[in-house]
Amino acid sequence: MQSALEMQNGSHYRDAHLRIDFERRAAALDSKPLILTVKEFDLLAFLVLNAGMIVSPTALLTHVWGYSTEVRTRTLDVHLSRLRKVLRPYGDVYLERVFRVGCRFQPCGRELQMTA
Amino acid sequence: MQSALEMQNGSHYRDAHLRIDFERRAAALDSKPLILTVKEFDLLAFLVLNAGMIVSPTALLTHVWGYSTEVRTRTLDVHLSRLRKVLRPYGDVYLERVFRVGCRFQPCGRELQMTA
DNA sequence: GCGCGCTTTTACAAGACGTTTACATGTTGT
DNA sequence: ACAACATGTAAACGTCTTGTAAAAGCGCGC
Repeated sequence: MQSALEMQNGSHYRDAHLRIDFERRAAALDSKPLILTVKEFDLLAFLVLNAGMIVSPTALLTHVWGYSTEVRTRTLDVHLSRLRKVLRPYGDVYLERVFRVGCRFQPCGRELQMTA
Repeated sequence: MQSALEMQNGSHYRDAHLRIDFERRAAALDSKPLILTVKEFDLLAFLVLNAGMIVSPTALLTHVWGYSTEVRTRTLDVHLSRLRKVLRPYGDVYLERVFRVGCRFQPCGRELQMTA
């Protein structure tokens, strides 16, 4: 079953620590491959593709999980926590939580342009 | 009846342990000829020709078996297990399974160029 | 400082997925 | 006709993912 997130072909992300290949669904931190589950990757990808913007929990649950609005769950929170763990020691830097508003992916250091 | 996989003529594969002659449909592990069934060879050949790339079960069932998509079967899994057995003791190294994503052939040691 | 609600983290359970073995059936060779 | 082989499938079991509960920490308004 295809994940809720639909990716553009052949795109990459890279900054000081993190590299993501959206097509191959691969990521690396400081050149070390990250082992991500399907959901973890989808969540990370969505946040990175909206880098710098605060995304609401509702938007995340809708786009990444395919949930309808008005679903009360801590699923997203748990996954954000897992992702922070995977992205240690930069987890707290990359994944910034804004109280009662949402979450934002904060690029680290020198960010290169997304390339196609 | 020709298998679903159509092979290029006269090509070879070779790495530290494995040699494959796609034209003669022959393979050897550490210089010892492998006894492969038609299906086993087709599966191995397809994976080797896509070496390094994760191939989805759907792609494998479509290309190697000629099945349409949406076929629910454990046929592929059983064949991967058989192939791993044939490729012992390197089976687990060559045939890497990525959970919920697919399978990848991982070349072993020094890999020579595929030759035509 | 307190109360309330939000967030983080961990542990657990359930379901999905993957591996392996055994069996059944069809095919092929003698 | 029979034996051997190939291959699909079921079933048992192991592994992994993911949703959720719960405990604890934190933010904010009063």
